[in-house]
Amino acid sequence: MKLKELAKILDLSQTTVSRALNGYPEVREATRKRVMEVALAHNYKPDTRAKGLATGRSMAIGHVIPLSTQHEMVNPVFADFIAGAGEIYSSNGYDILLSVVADVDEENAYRKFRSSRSVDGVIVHGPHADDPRIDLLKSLEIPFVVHGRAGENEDRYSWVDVNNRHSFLRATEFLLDLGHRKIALLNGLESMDFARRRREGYEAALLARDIKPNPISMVSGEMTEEQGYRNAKRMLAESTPPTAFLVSSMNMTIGVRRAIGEAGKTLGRDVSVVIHDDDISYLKNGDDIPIFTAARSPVRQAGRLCAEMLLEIIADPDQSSRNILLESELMVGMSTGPAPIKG
Amino acid sequence: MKLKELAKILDLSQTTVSRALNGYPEVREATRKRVMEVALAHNYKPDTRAKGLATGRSMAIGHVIPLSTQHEMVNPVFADFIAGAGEIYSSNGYDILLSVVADVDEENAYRKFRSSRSVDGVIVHGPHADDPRIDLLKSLEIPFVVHGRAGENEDRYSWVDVNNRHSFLRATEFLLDLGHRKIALLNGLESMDFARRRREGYEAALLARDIKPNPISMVSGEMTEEQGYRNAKRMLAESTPPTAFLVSSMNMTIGVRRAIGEAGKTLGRDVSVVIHDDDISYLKNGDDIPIFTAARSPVRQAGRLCAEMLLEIIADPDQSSRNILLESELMVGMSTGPAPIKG
DNA sequence: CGATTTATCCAAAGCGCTTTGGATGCGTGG
DNA sequence: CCACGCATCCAAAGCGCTTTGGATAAATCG
Repeated sequence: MKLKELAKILDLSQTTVSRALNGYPEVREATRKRVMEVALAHNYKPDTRAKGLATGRSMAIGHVIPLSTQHEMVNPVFADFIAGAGEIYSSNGYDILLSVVADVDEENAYRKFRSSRSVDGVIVHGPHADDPRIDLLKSLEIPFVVHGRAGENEDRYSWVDVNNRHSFLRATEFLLDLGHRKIALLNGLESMDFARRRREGYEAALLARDIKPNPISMVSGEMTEEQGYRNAKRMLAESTPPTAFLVSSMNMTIGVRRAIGEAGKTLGRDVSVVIHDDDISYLKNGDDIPIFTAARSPVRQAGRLCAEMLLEIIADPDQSSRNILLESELMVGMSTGPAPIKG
Repeated sequence: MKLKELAKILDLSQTTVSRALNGYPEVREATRKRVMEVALAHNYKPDTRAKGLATGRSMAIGHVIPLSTQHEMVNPVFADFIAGAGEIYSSNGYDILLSVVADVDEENAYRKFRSSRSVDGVIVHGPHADDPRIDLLKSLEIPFVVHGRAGENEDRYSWVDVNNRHSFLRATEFLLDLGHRKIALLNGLESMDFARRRREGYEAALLARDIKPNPISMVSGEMTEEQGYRNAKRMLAESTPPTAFLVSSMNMTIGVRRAIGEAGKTLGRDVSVVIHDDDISYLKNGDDIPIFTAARSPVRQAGRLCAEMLLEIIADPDQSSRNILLESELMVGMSTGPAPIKG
């Protein structure tokens, strides 16, 4: 069913039918009603491409998934973020255009979005410190929102981020208040903006209590179960092992728990663990009471906020850059307790 | 840069430029070369929508993500599947069009794909037994490939699936050979096709050794850490607890490990565990030697195969339905050992 | 009551591409 | 030498929609 046929059935011009369907005022209410009904009855949906061609909008948002050739890991928060953003998109008639590319080709993907005019805006995932994508997108004049921040100059672009610094500062203070003095940090890659901020929060909390951060107790790397296991195992084998761990992801934490178990120690008694929990749907931190004490920040909600912000920017591209800083919620679970008294 | 401008620069007609770029023979090689170079220099990329309108193809594959309103979990294998499929898509010039919808609206999403002509084909995820989407897509005449199977009538449509029945049959035999007699099954929702097949394999292996499957040792439900934990905990508390678990997902398995640890038992000695491992990038089953003995079947590879098959079907829609049945690989890890001698 | 609005509708011109149906000039076999 | 095939290129007609610039009749105004 195409517009022309529909117009013929209704004995109206394409113009009028189009206007009726798109809510323009130059059409009688009775006519509009009739058009709507017949359109529904024939399951008429405008051809996306033709509509896009005529309006200049594609009604699609671009998301780029870079595939690292080395560690070839897909960002685990991606699915939930997309789910959140997708809710907003679909209720506004937008779709998601996914481009899976080798990480070295990521910039090309944005250029292609631009020159082939296939999206109305993009979301930038996993920003690094001083991420080059931001300048690129600005020069391409594609509306965009960053999930996270990219180093300084935060007012030059729009973003939605968690207050990672404060989140880890508070988590560290929580452990300090419990009497822990040797607190290990298992963090993400230092090149990632969020990891740097988390470390700063952690260090600031320690320094405020006159504790010098110990490089041996700080690791940054890929956030996998394996990495969590290895690093925790190594640290627990030290002569004076940490009594607490601050862990940047649920994934890593699972490895930490494995290491603690193998070391014959009990989680929450011998060793305390506080984690950053992105609240991913398939790796819940317990159903009712949290297994791990966690600084929780739902990534799905972040997806919604990013999507809303982006759609507003697309609707009015001239507004100045906007941003939202979310605070994580500290949820006390069963993985933390007072520092053990030294034997 | 649009075709018209490019043609003007080259002092050629749009026709010739278009033909040169699309590899048609009616253009001199020297001319083609010149066109290519100038196009590259000006970073010309055809407008997706205009090209789609003119050719009738959208160069996009539709994937629908249903969001269950109840348990609101995103399919954890989705990200890796997409990554695999995306590799194939992008090397063939295709993009992914993602539609995130409430699960009750899923059929509508396909209808919209059809009537708005926004995709050239779709992949069906997570098929149930007798999934209604298959008849729908057939009636809509959208090329599609199913990741998995939907009950019987397997030759009526194209699919890529793992031999779940054989996989679980073999895994069960493996445990039986180790002397285990009470083997629990922690499975996915029975409404899912894969879960039904796995159970059948498990039961067949038991029956072949004259062991009657015990309903108390069989659970089907959501495959979350929490479910794995709860069910394993409950079973381990029975008077004659199972000595082995057969678990349908890595997620659940993490919960099972937690339960085993809390019960004061040792994995691989007191309790054996064999899992189905989709080989998801962010939940690796150990780096070198597997933590869990597993029937392994890389979902990313399945994504690649589905994508290749779909693109072939799109290129030649008249061919009969095709299918690929993958065998999982049994990888013996540290989570299995001989059945403990009864005290 | 004639002149203006106002409400309602339409024909036709794009949007940027592909593709059909010629043109044009050249080499060639009879 | 001429008709014919071949290689190379072009003008123009779509693809299915939106939108501009009227047209027409009814309603309003002075």
